[in-house]
Amino acid sequence: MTEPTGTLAKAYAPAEFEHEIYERWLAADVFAPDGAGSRADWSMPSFTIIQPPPNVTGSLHLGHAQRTTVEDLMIRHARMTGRPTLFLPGLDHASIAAQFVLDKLLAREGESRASLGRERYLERMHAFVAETRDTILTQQRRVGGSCDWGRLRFTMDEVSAKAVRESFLRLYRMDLAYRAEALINWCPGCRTSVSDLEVVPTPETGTIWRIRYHLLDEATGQPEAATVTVATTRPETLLGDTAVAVHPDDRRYARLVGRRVRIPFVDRDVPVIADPVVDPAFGTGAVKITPAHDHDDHETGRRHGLAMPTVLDDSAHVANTGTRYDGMERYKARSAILEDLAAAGDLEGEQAHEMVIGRCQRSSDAVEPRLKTQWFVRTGPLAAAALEATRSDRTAILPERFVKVWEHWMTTIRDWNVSRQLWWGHRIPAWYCPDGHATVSADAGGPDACEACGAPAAQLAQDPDIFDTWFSSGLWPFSTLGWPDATEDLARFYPGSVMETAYDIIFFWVARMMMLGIALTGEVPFHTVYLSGLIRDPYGQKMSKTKGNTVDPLGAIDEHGADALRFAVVHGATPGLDQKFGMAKVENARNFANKLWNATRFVLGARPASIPADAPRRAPDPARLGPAERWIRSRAAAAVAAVDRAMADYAFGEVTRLLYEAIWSEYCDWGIELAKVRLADASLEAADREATWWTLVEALDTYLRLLHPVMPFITERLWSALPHDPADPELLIVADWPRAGARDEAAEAEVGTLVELVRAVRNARADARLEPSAWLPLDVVVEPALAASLDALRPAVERLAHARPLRRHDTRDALHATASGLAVIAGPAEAIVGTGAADTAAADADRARLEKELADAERLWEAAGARLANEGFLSKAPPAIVEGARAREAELAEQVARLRARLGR
RNA sequence: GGGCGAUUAGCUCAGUCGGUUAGAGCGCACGGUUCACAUCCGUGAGGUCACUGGUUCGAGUCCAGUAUCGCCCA
Repeated sequence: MTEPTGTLAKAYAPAEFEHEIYERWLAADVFAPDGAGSRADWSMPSFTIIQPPPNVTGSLHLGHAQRTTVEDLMIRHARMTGRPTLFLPGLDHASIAAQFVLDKLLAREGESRASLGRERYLERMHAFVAETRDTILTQQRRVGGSCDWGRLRFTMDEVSAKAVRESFLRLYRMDLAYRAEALINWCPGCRTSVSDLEVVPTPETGTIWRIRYHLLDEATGQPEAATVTVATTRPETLLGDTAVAVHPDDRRYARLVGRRVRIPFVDRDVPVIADPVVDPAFGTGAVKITPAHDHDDHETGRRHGLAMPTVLDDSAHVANTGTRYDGMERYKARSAILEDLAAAGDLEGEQAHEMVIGRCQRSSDAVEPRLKTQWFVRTGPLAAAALEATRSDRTAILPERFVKVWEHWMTTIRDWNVSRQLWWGHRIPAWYCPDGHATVSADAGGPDACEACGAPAAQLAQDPDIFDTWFSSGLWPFSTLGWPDATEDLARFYPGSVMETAYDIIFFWVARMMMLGIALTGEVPFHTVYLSGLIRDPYGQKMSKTKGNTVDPLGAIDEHGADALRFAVVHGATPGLDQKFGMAKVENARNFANKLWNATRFVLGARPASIPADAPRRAPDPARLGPAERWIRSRAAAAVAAVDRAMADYAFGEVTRLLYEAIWSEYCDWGIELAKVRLADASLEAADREATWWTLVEALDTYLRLLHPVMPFITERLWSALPHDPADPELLIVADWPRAGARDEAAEAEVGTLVELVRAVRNARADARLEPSAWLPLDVVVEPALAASLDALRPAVERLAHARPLRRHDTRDALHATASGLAVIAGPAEAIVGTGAADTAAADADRARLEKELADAERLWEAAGARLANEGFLSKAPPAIVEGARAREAELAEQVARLRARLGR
């Protein structure tokens, strides 16, 4: 579908066409690999990206925009190469985050989770999510994500729910899931357990209190006056103490080990034990042991067979101690206990102490270690398999340095606590009979009877807990494709190709997907993990709404277009490294888009009259190509090869830099400018002008294809206005990726020299402050090999150098005999800009410039000479390098000689 | 405490396998309404490649150490 030139507005205005282009893609059904408009070649290997699903209640931030762009550019590239390409979008229910959002909303209405109850709360959540879910999907469309919307998945879909139940049953049967009482991280604010990863160690200044525990008389069992002073940062937990511990080598306490002490308030008698875990340098060297409320103490308690009374409830209030502190919040209880200890004379003192407190990533509450019966996934065998997969290179992690991080984490991983005491999520498919036997079932309705004792379904109660969100995320690479059913999609698109995500969630996403993928499907879930960096504000700060330093992607799109935003986020990105981001980058990208827009307008408008507007595209006639046309084609071929290489290396920033340079600095600055003259030259045969035009069209077509993955909208729009080959599809998105043509070294060298000559002339004119608009004669002598090119491009060189007439001489003597003025030396070309002898100011400036050039050339010449004088260089450097150095030296010698001659030396 | 990364022009960043004169954008200075583009064009200034040492014929690039900043883990 070729559109007439006139439909291209004078200035690039993305808002006017981006939406329409997206609609056109949707209508053509080109996103789905098996869509009506797909041109996938099913004999080729498929390319799959399952998008890491964003939070269903969230909205687009710059990080999303960048990730979607990177994923989409890989997808678009793969699609253009003809591979069956699947970009599967999704949404994550994000249980804890979503509950956080909804709870706030409810609070404003005077409601709460508790006031609604589970059923009504979940109804409300479903309604809420139905409202928010389209926000981020629509936003991703605006960024240009070419996702297969027909395959959109939500982690709370039945398809996903089934995968969750089935996977858990299988893990349970494989003894990879188990239920146990263990110390877990409990967030009193969120009222749920959280995983180790969600606990943020936070350095804080706390207090060490020294508390006296009275020793018991060994004979009577009654407290005596003698005490042992324990040091603690958490006095309130003494209600749950079941021992005092000292280091076995600590002489100060050796005689006390084996004695008993009385815990105040609860009047519990506990032993003094020796355990090497105690740090004699901490406080007094004696510590209290609270096995149910501290990780280290818990380990100690297990080693010594201590009782483990729980003294804090779900909301971190003291409970079940039978003391007056029951019902007090933990910090209130702390104050009360300290007061009472002081009153009894048992508080010896306190000191400030720098410590690390684990805080909930979500609510910032201090996380409370608690004993709880929960479900766990046994990570040992899973992690071993995941490690093996990366070590054997079945899955590559990019950039490679993250492999080390990955290995460290995978080798130190602890069992994964998957129970969450939340409501929004997948309910754990375990049912308990009155005797406490657990039955796991993949049947949504639950088991018919208890597996262990046969208790009927009616007597079974389902576990009230739900799964950690990351459990369903871990299944995402295959649950989205229909697993556990053996679907066609699973066969065609699993394992996936690339998992793209920011490096900060390598453990959340990647690790869980790898572990569960391998365990449940027997295959790695993807072959490559590509880790992006984070986007920061222009000062390197993390962007956050509270800081007010966010860049709103939609605002940027409104202002400058989705293509500009895409280009900007890719342009500044190096894999795995953070980038500072400011709107200036988007503006620059928009300027680039505007440049491309106008270049296309020019090309379309420069169509020779002999070519009909609706002519199908054809290759330029090789017999009619001049040096400029050959140069344009060769440079386009070079760009294809370079972009291919960068794409293969996942160097997407490099792709944008290459194209920026190729399109702006080569094609526009020189290609089009050189072509202009020939296109306007009425003295040429029509066939020559046609060949030039077809050359411009061909190169532009190539650049649009290469740029499409990064800037899909503008390239699609412009491409639709170009003449098409009848073999091409209607839409660029499904057009063929270019193949690198042959380079034309001669043309590149010849035109390269002429470009240098033009630059040198401009430089000389500017330095001499000549009237810019004046047309001055230019006398040139070039080496013989260049003569034909110069003759062919004479009018173009005249125009670009703004010098006329251009006279070519055969020898330097002839040049100097005829001309006088500014001296110009550009590689194998030498020229004089005719200013006339009268302009002394110009002559002075010219002399100064030549002196500087000579000084530079002499310095380089000397360096080149010294290099060649080095015996080691000649004997050890590769011959090609030595050869190059010789040529370089000769060139510099020639240049120095010319400059000296011009300066009369 | 362990690990990783960064340090290149005023700012933001590239720099491939070690190999010719270290590049770009923005900013800056000067000049420009030549019929694609002022969201533009031309010219220019601006660098001890953090520091020290080493390997090498040759180091921004490789190695060791140091400094500063940042991140991850414990």
